[in-house]
Amino acid sequence: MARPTIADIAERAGVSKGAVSFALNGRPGVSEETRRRILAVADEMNWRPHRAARSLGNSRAGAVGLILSRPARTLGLEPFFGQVVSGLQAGLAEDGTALQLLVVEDPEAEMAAYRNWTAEKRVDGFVLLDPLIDDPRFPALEALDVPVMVLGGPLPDTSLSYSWADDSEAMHEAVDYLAALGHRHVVHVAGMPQFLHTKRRMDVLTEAKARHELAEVVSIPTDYSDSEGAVITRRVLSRRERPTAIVYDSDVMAVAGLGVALEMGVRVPQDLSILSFDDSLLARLTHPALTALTRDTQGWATEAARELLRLIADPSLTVRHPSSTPVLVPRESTAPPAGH
Amino acid sequence: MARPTIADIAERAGVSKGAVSFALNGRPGVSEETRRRILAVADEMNWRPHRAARSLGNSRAGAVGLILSRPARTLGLEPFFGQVVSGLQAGLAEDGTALQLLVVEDPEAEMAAYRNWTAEKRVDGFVLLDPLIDDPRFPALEALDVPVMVLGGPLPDTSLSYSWADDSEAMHEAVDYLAALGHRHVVHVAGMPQFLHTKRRMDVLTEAKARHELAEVVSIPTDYSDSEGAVITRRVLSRRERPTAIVYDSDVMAVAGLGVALEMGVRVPQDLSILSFDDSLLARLTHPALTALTRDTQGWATEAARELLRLIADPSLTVRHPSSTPVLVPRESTAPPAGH
DNA sequence: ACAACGCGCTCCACATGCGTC
DNA sequence: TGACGCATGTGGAGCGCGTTG
Repeated sequence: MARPTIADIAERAGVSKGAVSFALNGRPGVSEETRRRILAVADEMNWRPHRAARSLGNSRAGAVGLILSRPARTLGLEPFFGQVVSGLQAGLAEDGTALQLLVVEDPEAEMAAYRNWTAEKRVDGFVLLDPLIDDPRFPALEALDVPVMVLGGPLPDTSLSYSWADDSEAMHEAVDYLAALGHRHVVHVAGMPQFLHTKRRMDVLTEAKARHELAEVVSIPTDYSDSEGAVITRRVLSRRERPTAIVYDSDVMAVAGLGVALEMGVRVPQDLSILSFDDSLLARLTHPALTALTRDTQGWATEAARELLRLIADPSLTVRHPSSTPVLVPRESTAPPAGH
Repeated sequence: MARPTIADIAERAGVSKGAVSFALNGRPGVSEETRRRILAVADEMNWRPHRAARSLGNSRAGAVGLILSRPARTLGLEPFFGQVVSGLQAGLAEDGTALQLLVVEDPEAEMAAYRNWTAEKRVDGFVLLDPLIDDPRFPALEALDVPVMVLGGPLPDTSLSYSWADDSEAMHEAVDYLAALGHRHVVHVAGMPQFLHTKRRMDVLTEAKARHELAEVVSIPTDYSDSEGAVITRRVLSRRERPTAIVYDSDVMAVAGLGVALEMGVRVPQDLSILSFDDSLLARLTHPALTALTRDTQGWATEAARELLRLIADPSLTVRHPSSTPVLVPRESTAPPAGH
């Protein structure tokens, strides 16, 4: 026996298709009694609405897109993605909305996917990750006139909605903490410089130099890979004047850096303090466990998903939503510098 | 101006809707010349098929589902998921098929989602992870009569298709290696006992005991968490007769176990060899780096995705596909036991 | 409460034209 | 001359639902 349709229900309940539709969607137009009868029949026949048919009528796809243009393997490496995906998923599931995932190789393919999925009405909106400085995706998506929620920001000069994490505040907290411990030579192993949040963290750092009268503060951009984290660490620890503290923009790099310190006989935290701007299981599993800035990435994504659903329901909205600021969790990798 | 439809193209090209449909889908029924003209017009008008309309017509959703019933946070922790997701994605993208992801809390919700998504024709098939012993999902999915590809196996007593990794072979390799090094007391910190692959690995181990005349071989089931990995490690290392080697079913547990060894002053690999059945960046970042059984999870998933697409195209098929056997990568965490 | 239509596409039954035996 | 095959295209029913008169 085939999948039941509203026509089947109508026949069985002795009413018209229209009445069934009204009843199933809780719309006026049928009496309470027939509504109940219809619902009973639908339930009995195990009816479920056909997504495509529903979408065709009301032009709601019932799905949102997440398109990532990172090399596919980083998906497995960075815990961040898993957290974002499951967080988004949780927020969307409340509404029965699905998450469509696409991993592409380059930004061009990413842009093409936005255009195609919008034109095909495959999704009702998008979630964007990792906003860039002068991000070309923003004007393109504004032109497409499709609901978008950016995870990150605040974003200047855009009408897109976003949910921003206060990276500046967090970086302040980190630097203040290191300065309070007595550190005056600090290196920041940063992420990709085109990322907006990388820039924001770097800015705080240069500013902090003056404020705390630090002797040295440098930000060194990387591609977030463990190998670059290791290379940079080896380089700065090989200098005559070593930093006494290093701040890493990801826990993967921080762990790699810790490995280099060990390999070079630099004791952590006695000779070198390590602070990770990113927290996950990884930071807790090492010895010493890493002091880190931690935040509820999953909750952040869930909230962003809810906002996106609101946006889809009412496209005239614009959301500028602050998420919770990352919190410093001191563990074993930070201490006052030697002789302090 | 609104989204163009095939009717618009038909009008502009001076042909019928049917001809346009044929031309756009590469079907016979139109001459090469008109086909070209139609394609040119479609391209010029920037036409894209409306997914819902297409689905409604040919009853193909153009998407496959992946439903996970693990606590949401493990998604961010286990690199395995990210690799599977991006791997599947890569295979599906070749066909323009989307991946719909759902994370649920419990097996009941997982089953409900299979039923709903099938009934709603939201997806054309499913990918299943982590097959269990007497898995209740199998008969349910067989009853739903929907294409399914299981990542894991081989599975007895099911008509579902699967792509199996040779866990037995891999475990043999691991144990043979440890035995060859001279280890006679081996502990296996296993995964969840209801998982089919866990059982298979355990079976190999008990069998290996006799074959290699080992003094001790025990498998201890866990929930894959770092904390259980640590607890079990602490326990077995506290015994009078310590094991000289531990095999962990996941790299997260292996790293946690390594931490415990360090904390207890047990030197790795001099006093204790550690072998992880699971490889990822994690296993390489530790000191010492972990000897691990490595495999191309992403490629495995990609191949499985392709098979699933084949299955969807021809539901009469059944696929029993072996994937490549995991390979032992010796790193720094394994060595002959003391006094050998 | 009903009948009928529309959403955009697929697909099938059926013309139409042309050359061939 | 007509009957037939083939290639090319047309028209429209139908997919399952929402919605209007």
